[in-house]
Amino acid sequence: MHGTKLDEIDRKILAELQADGRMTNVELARRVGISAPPCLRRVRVLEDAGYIRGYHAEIDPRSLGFEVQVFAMVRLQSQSERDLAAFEERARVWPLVRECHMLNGEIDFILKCVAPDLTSFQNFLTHDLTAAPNVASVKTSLVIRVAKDEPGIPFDGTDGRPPLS
Amino acid sequence: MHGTKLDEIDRKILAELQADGRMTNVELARRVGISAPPCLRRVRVLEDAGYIRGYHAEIDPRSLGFEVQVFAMVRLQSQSERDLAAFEERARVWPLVRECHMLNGEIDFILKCVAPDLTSFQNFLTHDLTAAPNVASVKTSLVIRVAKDEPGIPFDGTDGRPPLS
DNA sequence: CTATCTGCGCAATATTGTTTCGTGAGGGTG
DNA sequence: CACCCTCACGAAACAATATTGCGCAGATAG
Repeated sequence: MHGTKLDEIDRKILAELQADGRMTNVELARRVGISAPPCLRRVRVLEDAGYIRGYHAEIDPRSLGFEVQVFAMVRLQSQSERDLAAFEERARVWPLVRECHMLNGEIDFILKCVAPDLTSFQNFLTHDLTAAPNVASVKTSLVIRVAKDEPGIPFDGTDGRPPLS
Repeated sequence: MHGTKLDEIDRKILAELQADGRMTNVELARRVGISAPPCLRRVRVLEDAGYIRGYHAEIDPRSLGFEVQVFAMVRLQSQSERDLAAFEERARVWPLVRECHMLNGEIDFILKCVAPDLTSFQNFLTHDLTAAPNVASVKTSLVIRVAKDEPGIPFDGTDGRPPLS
């Protein structure tokens, strides 16, 4: 997956596609300064090599009735690999849980959740999350507002310096 | 933006595009059960109405040399709107900060950060984040591994019940 | 019953994606 | 220095898709 190194053009391609994943190949080629065929070839290579994991439409949660976003900090009673994996498997299945990250430190997992309203989240919290086996404690924090939401990589590496890969 | 209600086909379109944002329109039309032209028209409406905020390639951070993901829990000294906004503006500019959510409770902000390695994150942490005005305390947690990472909306609403919008 | 509105599907055209092929620029070797 | 090998690019041809315009059917109201 790291067999082929990336040149400047490849990085530009990734940056452009991260910003606009539906850009046409001709437009992409124009922006990165090469013609369409080699540009498409590079994109295919980047996809096959795993640099590009997929393409997704960004949906506005609120417009679809999901007014509530919550971060849930979860501590478990046992941190054995078996129990960690069991909790992760549960998290994967819960629809309201969109992200599940295992952390170091006091907190074992942080979950990003969405819900139509507070009531349905509370139901999930009490009936599913805190009731799950091995869960020691859950601290939740409502998202008041989102100041920045740009998952991915800083290509404008003003500080996040360009990689060595 | 909520003027037009969504029918079952619209929701299917959103679900499909969230799963694969580069699906061709004919494929999308086939999956949702209508012909291509009206399908494309619906997509345009959904885009213009703000249901679809954009399309993005999902880039693998590690393949580009960003080996470290960190959640930073930030508390401020002052929670006046002026000071909150000032901090948010800073967070928007820091390249390593990919998400910045304002929370209720003890923690004022949670930041999702990426970095090439621990050293560069520590530099950011000590030189930028904790050194920023009005920052009272910062607790950081390294991401050990990611069990689920599907930002967006649960369309398989097994529990996150279909919306009312 | 008729008029109107809305959304679909069909067909034609413009645009784009994809493959094929020939060329030229490095890089290593005799 | 000449040779060859590899690799990536670009031009052209072809296939697929996106996009537009038009006619038609079902729903609703008058």
